[in-house]
Amino acid sequence: MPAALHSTIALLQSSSLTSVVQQEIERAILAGDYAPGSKLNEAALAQKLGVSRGPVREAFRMLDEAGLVRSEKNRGVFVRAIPIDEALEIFDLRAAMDEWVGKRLAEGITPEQLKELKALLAEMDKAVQAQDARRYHLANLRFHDRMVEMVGNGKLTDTYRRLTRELSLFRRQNLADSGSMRSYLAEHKKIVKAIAAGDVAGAAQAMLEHVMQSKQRTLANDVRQRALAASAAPR
Amino acid sequence: MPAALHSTIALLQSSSLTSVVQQEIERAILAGDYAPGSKLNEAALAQKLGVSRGPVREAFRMLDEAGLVRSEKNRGVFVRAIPIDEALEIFDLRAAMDEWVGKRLAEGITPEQLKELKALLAEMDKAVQAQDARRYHLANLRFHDRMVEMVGNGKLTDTYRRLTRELSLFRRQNLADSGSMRSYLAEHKKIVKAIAAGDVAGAAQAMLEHVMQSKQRTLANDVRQRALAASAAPR
DNA sequence: TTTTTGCTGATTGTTGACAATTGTGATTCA
DNA sequence: TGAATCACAATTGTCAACAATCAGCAAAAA
Repeated sequence: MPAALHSTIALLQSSSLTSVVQQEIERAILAGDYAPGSKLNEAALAQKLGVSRGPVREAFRMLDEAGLVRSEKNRGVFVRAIPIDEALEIFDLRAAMDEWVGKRLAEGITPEQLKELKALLAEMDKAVQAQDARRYHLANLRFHDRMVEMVGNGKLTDTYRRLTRELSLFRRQNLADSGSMRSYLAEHKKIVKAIAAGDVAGAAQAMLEHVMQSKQRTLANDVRQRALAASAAPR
Repeated sequence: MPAALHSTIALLQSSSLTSVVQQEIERAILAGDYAPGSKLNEAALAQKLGVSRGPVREAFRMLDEAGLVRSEKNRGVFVRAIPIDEALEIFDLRAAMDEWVGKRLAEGITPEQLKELKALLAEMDKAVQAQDARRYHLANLRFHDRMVEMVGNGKLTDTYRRLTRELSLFRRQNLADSGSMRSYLAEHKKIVKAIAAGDVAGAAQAMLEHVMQSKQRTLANDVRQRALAASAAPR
């Protein structure tokens, strides 16, 4: 059987309208098409996607449970806006997980996996040299996601991704400037180095510091943006 | 305004049929009314709850996303059966979280919180002496849940509870026998002692060991039950 | 002017009906 | 006998209509 046909069949079998709608809305939200806090209109979305309101409502329930939207009875659903407090909580939780990831990888990473991480390092290096923040951002996400995956614990992977998705709803993280990119890259290299050396404590420590660094930068950024907004629109 | 009226209004405002149905099905699943793997019939459930199929379907989507049921297109939804591998994964992930919880509590638990944990220890002690496994089980759940809550990280609490809920779908964990209860209790006391002493490393270690102990017992139990089932129903 | 009351359009909540798919058992054919 | 095929009942997927609720605005009252 041709692979294309096989995948087509699999697609048709798995995809109800609800799941397609759910994926599309999720994509749109994560792409920033709908700003955090904005309202999602059932009928309008249904019409736009060419389906009735039923599947849209079911998709809304899934997205609600996933934490991407919040639903108010008789008022509608809104794209969730993650407040700074919650974002910081997520960073702390991720730090605990990443610390564990560092330990586990330092204990038993395979040569192939190590090679892959180094390739991702190289990709980030190129992005930094090209001053391409977008490219760096994507490679960075891949880097962390792959490390988590490499631990081989599916529940960890699910949980981590869930948190990452939610965090991406925290006001459009401005992409890192050139300086940040460089320091992050150095931290990444330190992580991989410790893992490669089998330095369990060192890898854990490097991971922890890296996440905490991100947290601090996010916080500082938020304070700065708040101040900016306050001065731009004084009451 | 009377408090009773106020809460009634709040209830009516928050509870759509979907959310009521969702909570009821979740309750029933966790209570074991529907065995893992069993099929949930949309129409039957709707009739039983006195609503139409719409809200039931929406509740299904929520429960699916929460990991309590799995949904197969055109075939229906089934109560999720957590395989042993996944249960073990959850234990590992929880271990990493609990380790963190131990650290954080050892760093900054308040006297009131410590008192509360000791009260829960006393309750478990009583349950052990009364040989009341059910009572012990409940106190045990409360003990761990409260410790997680005390860290003060809402995302951690959500994530932890989510994992605990899923784990409760792993074939009806036979309640601990008297021997297990005693050793668990000793471990709990060790945890609280380290936390009270502000021994960060010790609390983390005690938490880790405790979860790993639970994991090992669960695994051993599973192997035993499998062997039993295999001998009882040879092909 | 300020507040309150009563409409009105828009939107969500819920339902019942219809279409599509699956599983099952009878039936046919090799 | 056994495998393949075909109808039929049961169940899920989807839709459109109806009911309930809400937000905004205009008119009336204070």
